[in-house]
Amino acid sequence: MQALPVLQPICCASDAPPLPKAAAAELAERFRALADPTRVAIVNRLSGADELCVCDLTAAFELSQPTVSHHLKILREAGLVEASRRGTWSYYRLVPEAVEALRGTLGG
Amino acid sequence: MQALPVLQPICCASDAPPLPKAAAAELAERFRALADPTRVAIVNRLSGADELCVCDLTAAFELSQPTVSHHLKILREAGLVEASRRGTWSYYRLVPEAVEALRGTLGG
DNA sequence: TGCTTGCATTGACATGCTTCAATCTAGCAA
DNA sequence: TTGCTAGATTGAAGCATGTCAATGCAAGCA
Repeated sequence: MQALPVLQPICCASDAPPLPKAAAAELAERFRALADPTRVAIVNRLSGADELCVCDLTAAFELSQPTVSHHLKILREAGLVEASRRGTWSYYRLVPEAVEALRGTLGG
Repeated sequence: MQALPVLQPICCASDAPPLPKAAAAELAERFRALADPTRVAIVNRLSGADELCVCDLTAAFELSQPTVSHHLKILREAGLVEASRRGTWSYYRLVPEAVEALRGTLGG
């Protein structure tokens, strides 16, 4: 999430400078992380709690555990979420700076 | 773009309320409109100009005209962009409120 | 009337995505 | 050790998406 000056209105604000190809691809990749209802809901849930284990999320979404794990991986790779194992459990939490950075790309 | 109180941090801000299923789906649909490098680049180009015709965009992206037309349709259906025909040309422009609304869903 | 230009639509193909069952790996407790 | 539980990974099926060639359509010009 660090390669772009994302806190600048680099994409979609009025009079933003033309985006190089790689930057557009990187931005699209981050938006794609939120391009699924389950992942939006996961991020939303995490924003309302300090952290949640996978079991909580699996219970919340009527989806199989592998499916939830898959979505969490995508969010992790996008940098929007981070995990830490404690014992048998994996706890996921939001990365507020990443959300804020993505927000910044939309202007303001 | 009007069905959600999108200027509120309904999705991804700290302590946002739990999202109903339909709201998550609607949000995901809007993010999906930006989940492609070409569409990010189109929105970016439009943010730097009052309006552009399809021919300008087709020339800018090394893609076939039908492909550009396809992406513009997706952006139009997401409400991020609007078109008007004048003569033989279709001119596209950004809908800044829509971008700002999407931005609002990411908190702030 | 025809011809050309700008754009939208259709159809087809290849790729990618979402999902789950099955399997695998760690950690914990007998 | 054995067994159990929480998650991650793999493989496969079905659906969605990005792309282009071909076609359609409307506006302008001859």
